[in-house]
Amino acid sequence: MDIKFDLNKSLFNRDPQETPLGKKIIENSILLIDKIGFEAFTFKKLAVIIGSAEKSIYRYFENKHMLLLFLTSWYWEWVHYLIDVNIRNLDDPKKKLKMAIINLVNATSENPMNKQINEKLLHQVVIKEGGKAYHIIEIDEENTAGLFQSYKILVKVVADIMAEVNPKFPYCTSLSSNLFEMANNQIYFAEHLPRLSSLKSGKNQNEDLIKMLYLFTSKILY
Amino acid sequence: MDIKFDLNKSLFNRDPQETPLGKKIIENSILLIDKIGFEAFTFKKLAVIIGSAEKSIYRYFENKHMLLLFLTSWYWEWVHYLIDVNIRNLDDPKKKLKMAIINLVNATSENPMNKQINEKLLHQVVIKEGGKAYHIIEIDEENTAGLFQSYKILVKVVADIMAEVNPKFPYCTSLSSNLFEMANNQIYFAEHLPRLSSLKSGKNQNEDLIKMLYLFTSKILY
DNA sequence: AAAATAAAATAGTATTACTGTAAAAATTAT
DNA sequence: ATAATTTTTACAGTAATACTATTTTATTTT
Repeated sequence: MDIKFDLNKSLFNRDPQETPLGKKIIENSILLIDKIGFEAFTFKKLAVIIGSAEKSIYRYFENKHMLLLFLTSWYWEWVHYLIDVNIRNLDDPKKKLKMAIINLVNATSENPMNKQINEKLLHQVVIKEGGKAYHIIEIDEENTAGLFQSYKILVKVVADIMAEVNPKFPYCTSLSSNLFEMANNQIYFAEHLPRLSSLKSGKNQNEDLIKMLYLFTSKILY
Repeated sequence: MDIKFDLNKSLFNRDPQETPLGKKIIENSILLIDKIGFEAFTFKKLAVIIGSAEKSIYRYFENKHMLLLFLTSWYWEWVHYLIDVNIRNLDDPKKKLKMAIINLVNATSENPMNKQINEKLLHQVVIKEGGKAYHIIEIDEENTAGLFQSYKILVKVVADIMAEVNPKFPYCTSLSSNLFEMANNQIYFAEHLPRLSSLKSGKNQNEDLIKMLYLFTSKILY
């Protein structure tokens, strides 16, 4: 990848961002998970596709769950980075909030910063499979090990902007985490379970979603 | 079960609500999924626990995914039933909305209507594993087959109450589905990823959650 | 009492999720 | 440039998973 993030070292045995094989694993795992779904995804199948050995993938990741956690963490780092860059020049907290929402919805439409990671597809993977990274029986140990840091920090960044907007509002953290969860959920619903969303799948979907999320957030906050 | 719901027939090969073995499967699958998590849960393990044969469980459910879908559907039917009963005498749409929120959070604290299904545990299972029922590669086919009806109908019931409260609000469906998703998510976060929630895990958690959800919803709607 | 259906017992298969070992290739250190 | 080390590949192996099949036994329906 052209852009690297410092992810928690417990996410991997060996950092895939640092070797050609590692990059191939990341690149193709996104493609394959998107194509066949996380349940059917195996290291064997991935190894065949990249012309490598199953064992070689295990040298990078303990198992497919850790790979998914790596991918989602990388994604949240990327969104975090975009938000950071784009609110840097803004002073008005309301404008910052709006910008954060735009970025978390549109993360994928930005000019891609690297060739190895297809952010559009990665976003799709996070939408479809992201929840499986933390809905696991080992949640408490993994959380203690810091494996969800990237997401937690991002949620805090946005919660802090909300607190700037309205210092008296007592539920910034929940409002922030719900913003992220809701954004991805509503995209998924619009496409696959349309009776669960007011959004219409299609051309203006992202615009509509931004509008809706900003309306919800500002109504609650202002 | 003492209370039965008419669930979509494609959810099962044979309705588990109608035989003693079926009831045992339901009862113990909730216990086992809660205990070891959905990933580690297998029909083999369940068969050993209930002293039956793996094949006998397959006579009821095509696979463990269908069983999970059955459990979550049953749960949403149960919440739907509670809401229906408790808003029956109410005229004020705002009061109906409040009651719906109370019921969707407190579904488990009601006096249990049946011995076979432990609603408290079932709620825990829905919170932890429910999303896995629809984050699957087969989503579109299964949706076409009507397997998510129970949830969709429930979301519509609450969306319709919201539309009564404010007929001009254009995002009732998304607000409703987000209400359900958020409720379960925030309970999960409060317990396992506390930095993602403003709720404190503990005694008044449900009260606090109801307060927060009602505040969010009414701020957006009124 | 006979026929039909359900459940249990047992066996079997392809795939999954790994672990182990040894050889070949690539990298790094001297 | 050569040796030492590490990485990757190739191959083998194991226990468990996610089923399917078959036969026997038990239960229910007619």
